[in-house]
Amino acid sequence: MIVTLSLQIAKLSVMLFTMDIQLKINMNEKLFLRDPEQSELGKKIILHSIQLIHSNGFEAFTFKKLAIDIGTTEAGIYRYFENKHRLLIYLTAWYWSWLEYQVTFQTNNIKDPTVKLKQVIKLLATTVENDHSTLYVDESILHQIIITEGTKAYLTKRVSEDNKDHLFKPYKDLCALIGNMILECNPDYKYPKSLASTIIEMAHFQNFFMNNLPSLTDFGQDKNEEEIVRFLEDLVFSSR
Amino acid sequence: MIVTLSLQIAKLSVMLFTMDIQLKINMNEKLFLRDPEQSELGKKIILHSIQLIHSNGFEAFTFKKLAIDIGTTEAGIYRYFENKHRLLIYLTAWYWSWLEYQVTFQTNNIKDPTVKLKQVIKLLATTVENDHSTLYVDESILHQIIITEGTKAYLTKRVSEDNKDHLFKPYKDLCALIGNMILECNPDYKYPKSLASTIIEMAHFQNFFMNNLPSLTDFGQDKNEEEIVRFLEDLVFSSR
DNA sequence: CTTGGATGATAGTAACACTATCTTTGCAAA
DNA sequence: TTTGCAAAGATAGTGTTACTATCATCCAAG
Repeated sequence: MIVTLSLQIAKLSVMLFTMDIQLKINMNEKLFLRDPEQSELGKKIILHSIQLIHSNGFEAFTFKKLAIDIGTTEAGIYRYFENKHRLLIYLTAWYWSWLEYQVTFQTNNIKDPTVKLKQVIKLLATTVENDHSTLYVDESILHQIIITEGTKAYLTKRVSEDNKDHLFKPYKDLCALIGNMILECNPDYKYPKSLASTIIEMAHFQNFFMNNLPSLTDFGQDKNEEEIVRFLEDLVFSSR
Repeated sequence: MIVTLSLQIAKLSVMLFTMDIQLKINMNEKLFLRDPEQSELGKKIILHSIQLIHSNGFEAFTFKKLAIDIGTTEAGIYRYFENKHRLLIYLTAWYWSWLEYQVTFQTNNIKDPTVKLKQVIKLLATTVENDHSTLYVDESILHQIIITEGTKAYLTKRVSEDNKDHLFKPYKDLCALIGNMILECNPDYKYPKSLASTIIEMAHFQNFFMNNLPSLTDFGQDKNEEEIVRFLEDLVFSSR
């Protein structure tokens, strides 16, 4: 039996099976030339690209290396994605959609807006546990990629065109969702969206700094993500 | 008459002439193969690379294009910089050193730590006026570059090696300086360095979002940098 | 049985990221 | 004045990247 649930949150549907729940994220069709979720090769491209971008870094990652890794040819990859930047946007869009689902799911039924927002901060700043509901995506490695490479998806000359094609919609949706939660905590606060984008980006940047440029942070040698959570909570709550 | 002043802030010296003041920023020698400030060609490389990175974006910027623009050859550029990423690190390091000087200069003699910190936020978030004391660098275009490309200097696989060579020292120095100013405002605050890196990055990100992905911010159509200043002030002061 | 869409195999091109070498120029010490 | 030497110019070449094109194969639906 397959039931498709329509959630409030945009573009997400969940397929429920008797024994096993699988998450299906509907992606904007402009992100790819051929839908990678519709074939084995496509799924391999996603799986292996996450691993290769993580191990090589985005700059040194090439479609040639990906093709060899998968056991196909460059031309085969190009049938799915226009270029590696589009693939990066695809991966980030997938991640933000998945995270929006996590946020919605994990804050469901929490009445107290403060508790809710704290839960969101925890989700943003803490390493994700791989939930196995998405079979061909490794969320914890993807999380690492988003920390290091995520901003490169939009920090380009093409950002306005890409935005017109709604490629950043999942990111903007998540930001709007969190912005509204901030407003629930304090309806008079004047910068909910800017604060939302700030905590989203800083959850990642402070993590990167902690692990690579630690003198830019106040988090000790233990490299504890809990400290990032406390910093962000302080940032959000001691004012509002 | 030439007088060389040694300032507290590291690696900065100011040469004072009778009629004319020139700023000379001492750069880490690992940033280049041959010091671009010591020759006409080197200065042209800096000047034209700022313009070309701004007009093409860093990804589409190449040494070939730069060479043609200047009227020299690719090989000529490679005598000064190992590759375009090193050149980017050079430009960002120069910018952060220059900004640290600005911060030190513009907050000098301000006693009230709150007024001081507000002045810093203004400097971080407001378009710089070209002060002409640095003849071959256009600070306002460089500021635009740092907004869009600045994080790419350190968001790489090589970040730890580059950090060992102290390539990010100017950024870390600025962050430490601002962190100390935050502590002056509230000696008990637990995250001065993280808050400092947050306002530095957010001064740029909110500017980028305002101009390119405005729904991630609360700043209207007028695209006023003053609103970013107010957001950052609120972030820093309503808590501390 | 055939037909079309996905894939595989192979080739090719322009640009990019360098490295090498040889010549010329300009200036400065001997 | 000559010699020397470093910076810059000129040219060439190599391996890789980022694609595009073409043709053969395979497999499943009609």
